Order: sequence, then C-alpha cells, then structure tokens
Amino acid sequence: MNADSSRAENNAVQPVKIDRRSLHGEILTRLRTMIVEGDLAPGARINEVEICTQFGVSRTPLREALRSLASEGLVELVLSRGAVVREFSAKEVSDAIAVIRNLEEFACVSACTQATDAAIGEIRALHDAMEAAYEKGDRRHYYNLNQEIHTRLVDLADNSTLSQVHETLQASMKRFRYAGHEGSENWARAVAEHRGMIEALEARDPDRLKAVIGQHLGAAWERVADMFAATQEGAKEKH
Amino acid sequence: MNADSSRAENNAVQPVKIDRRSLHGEILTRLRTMIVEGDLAPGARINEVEICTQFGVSRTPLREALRSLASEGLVELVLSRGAVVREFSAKEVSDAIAVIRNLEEFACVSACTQATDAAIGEIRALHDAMEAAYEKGDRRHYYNLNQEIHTRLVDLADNSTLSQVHETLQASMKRFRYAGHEGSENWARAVAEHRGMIEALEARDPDRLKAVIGQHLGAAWERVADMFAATQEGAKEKH
DNA sequence: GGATCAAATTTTGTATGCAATATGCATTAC
DNA sequence: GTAATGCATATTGCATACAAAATTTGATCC
Repeated sequence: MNADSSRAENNAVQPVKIDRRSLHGEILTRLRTMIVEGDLAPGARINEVEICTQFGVSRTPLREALRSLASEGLVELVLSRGAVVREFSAKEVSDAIAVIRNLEEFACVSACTQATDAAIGEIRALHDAMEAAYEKGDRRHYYNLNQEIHTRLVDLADNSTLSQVHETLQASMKRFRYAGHEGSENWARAVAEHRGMIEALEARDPDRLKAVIGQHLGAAWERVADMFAATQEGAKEKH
Repeated sequence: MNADSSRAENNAVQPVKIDRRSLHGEILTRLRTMIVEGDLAPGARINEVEICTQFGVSRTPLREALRSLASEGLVELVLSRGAVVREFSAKEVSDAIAVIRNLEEFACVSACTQATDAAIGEIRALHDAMEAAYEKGDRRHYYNLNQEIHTRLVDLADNSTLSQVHETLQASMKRFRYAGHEGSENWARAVAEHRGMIEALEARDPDRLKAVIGQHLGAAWERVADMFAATQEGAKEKH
C-alpha cells in the first residue's frame, strides 16, 4: 500500500515520535467510551478491582481516571462507596441539551464569518459520508459522523473554551442522542435537519444556521422526551 | 414545628457533623483556591512531595485532586513531568470570557421569567453588601460577593448543567476578574454596571438584563486586555 | 417465616514502595 | 570559555500494602 511509502517519507522528514501515553489517560478514554456507549449502565456501581483485572492495571491509575470522569460529570463519587455511573433525570438531559444548543448557536456567528472554505468543505464531506452511512443503515458510523460534524462546526468558531465545554457536554449526552434516533421517521427527520445545517453553513448565513440548529436540537430533545416518558411507564409497571 | 427546634438543638448538641469528607476532595478545594487566588503562579510546576508535606497527606489523594484540576482546566499534566499551573494566553482569556458572557446572557431569559421575588431579593441583598464593601475599599470581600452575584444570577435559570459549567469557567477566570478591577475608575465603572444589572433583574426585563451583562463582560475583557498588553511590554523589556 | 445483630468478607481510602524518567551537575573534549 | 557526555539526584507513574468503612452472611431469637 501507499501507507508504507508515505510512512517512509514521513520518517525521513519527521522522525516518528514514540507514543508515550499515561495509563490513567488510556483508562480514562476507555472508561468514558464504556459509559457513553452504555456498556456500563447508569446507576451501576463501579467495582474498582473488577475493572482493574479487566484492564490489567492497578487501582491507582484507575482511581485517577475516575476522578476525571467525576469532574466531567459522567460518574458520581460517593464517600466510602466509590464511583457510580451517573444517572440523568429527564430535566437534567433537557437542561444539558439546552446548554449545548446555546453553545452551538453561539458558535454559528463566528463560524459563518471566519471559517475558511476548506474547513467548511471538510464538514460537507463528513455530512455526505454521514448521509451515505444513513442510506446503508450503518448506525454506528452515522452516529460518530453526526457527533463529529457538530464538534467541527463548533470548532469553526475558533474558541478553545467553547470547543472544550461543548465536547464534554456532547459526550455526556451521547447516550441520549443515540436514543433520539430510534424509529425510521425520527432518523429521517434528523438527517433532513442536518442537510439544512450544512446548506446554511455553506451559505454562511448565521441567522439561518442558528435557526436550523435550534430546531434540530429542540427536536432532539423532543425525541428524547418521548423515550423518557416510555421509560417511566416501564418503571411504573415494575411498581 | 418540632423538626426545626430539634434541628437547632442537634446543632448545639452535635456541633460538628463528623467529618465525612474525603481527603482528595479537601485537597482539591484547597488547591483550586490556591491556584485561582494566585498563590501558585501560572506556569509553575507543582511538586507533589512539597505540597504533600505542606498539607500533611500522602501523594495518592493529592494526585487524584490534580487529575480533577486538570479536567477543570486549571492545571496541565505533562507526562513524567507532573502538573503545571495552567497559563492562559490573552486569546484564551478572551475566549473564556466570551463563553461566560454567552452563558450568562442565556440565563437572563429564564431568570427574568421564572425567578421568585425572594431569590431576586437575595441577590439585591448581596449587591448592597457588595456596594458597601466597595465603599469601604474591601477588595477581597467585594470580589467574593461579585462572584457570588454572578453565580446566583445564573442559578436563577434553574439549569444545573448551566450552573455547573458557568461555575467552573468563572473559577478559572477569577484571577483575571481581579486584575480587571485595578484602578479606581475601572472599579467604579464595574460597580455602576452591576447596579444596572440588579435593576434590570428587578424589573424582570430580560433584554435589558442581557444588554447590561453583555456590556459588563465586554468591558471586563477590555480591562483585562489592557493588563495583558502591559504584561507583554514587561516581557519585551526583559528581552 | 421474618427480624435482628454481630462476625466475616468485600471494598474503598490512604500510605508507602519501587522502577522508570527527568533534571542538575560535574567532567571532559574541543 | 562552551558544548557534549556521563553520573548522581530528584520526581514522577504505577503497584502494592494496610486500615477503615460498608456490605454480606449467618446465627439467633421472636
């Protein structure tokens, strides 16, 4: 493959840096993914030794990663009882989505005025890839591209604080985004909204972009609200 | 009711709720204060054993606290080189203040529509106390009340995510807020702006409140920008 | 059968120990 | 005098050890 030759070229120009990642950083990433993707159920207690043996590390770096996750709001720390995967109430999800929406709307203005054509082109490419994933019914790929598009859009505003806060919140809400796309008509609508987004961005029309994004995330919450309502009925039945 | 009196009695009889705080939580709070108030200089490396002996604890809970601070953005972790107090460039401060401003403007609408009179009254009381501190020239007290007012204003929106993100960002920028009030005319202007804020809030006029807050935080950045410019000249002289 | 309570077990929180990496310093070569 | 090299020290990252707290178990009583 080409990869080899290009790697060789890179070697000549820029000698390969040795990957030096810390264990707690690695664990942090893996745990975050596990929580966000639902491998660890909300409300579940995290048993340290269990995860440790699973990951093949000691408790020290794991605990360090758990503190970071607590700061991110993905787990709660209870004294003498360890870490618990955070549960979100309907209101908490609604509130978080409202903040995400506000941040994305805020990003619109700078994005439309100061983004380069190249950067917008990249997002368009991601969007097209996402539509392709939708056509194929490849949910996982679709979700990742969807998330990436929102991240990139915010990045266009060139505000590191904004990007970072948005990224953290988006990650903590990923679970619910997934849920909000259940049902083919919901999914179709979400794709259509996204198409409107990319078009408004290409037109560099901040007001239109704001409106589309606002609608998109407003609708996202409604879809999730339905899910919460359904879940609560299930809970009632249990009672 | 009995509950009240017995609670009061309990307070007398059981003065101290047995300290059930974790060490790392305690350390986290103390370190955060030290960084935010400038006891630890930006760019300074944090020597673990030094802080440990100072606090009388072992390295484990300290390191856990450092991970949390890293997630909050107050320190940076460099592999094999430990934690460094985060330095903010002028752009980073500007960006962060812009996000804070956006969040506070977002809070205005809900605050004006759904806050109770009592809650607004409490903020008015804080404001009056802050003005008193200003008259007395009590900077420390003034700053704390100032910060508290912004926190409470955001809390009025009753959005826990919003409150939490705002609190974290505000804390990380506290240092610069302090700096922005240097010079008596700057200080006086800031107080006047705050007076406009509380009046708009009492009038429950979201648009006016938004405008005043926007102006207040816009001005805050300008004051800080001056400081950064001055600092850079100092740096140039060193060169 | 169910409730109660104490011992046994598990799990967490903190301290300490050890190996790997970084830093500072002296020595050498030029 | 300066740059480069090797060695001693300091500091970090992770693993382990141990004490305190929580949870489970099971024996006892009603």
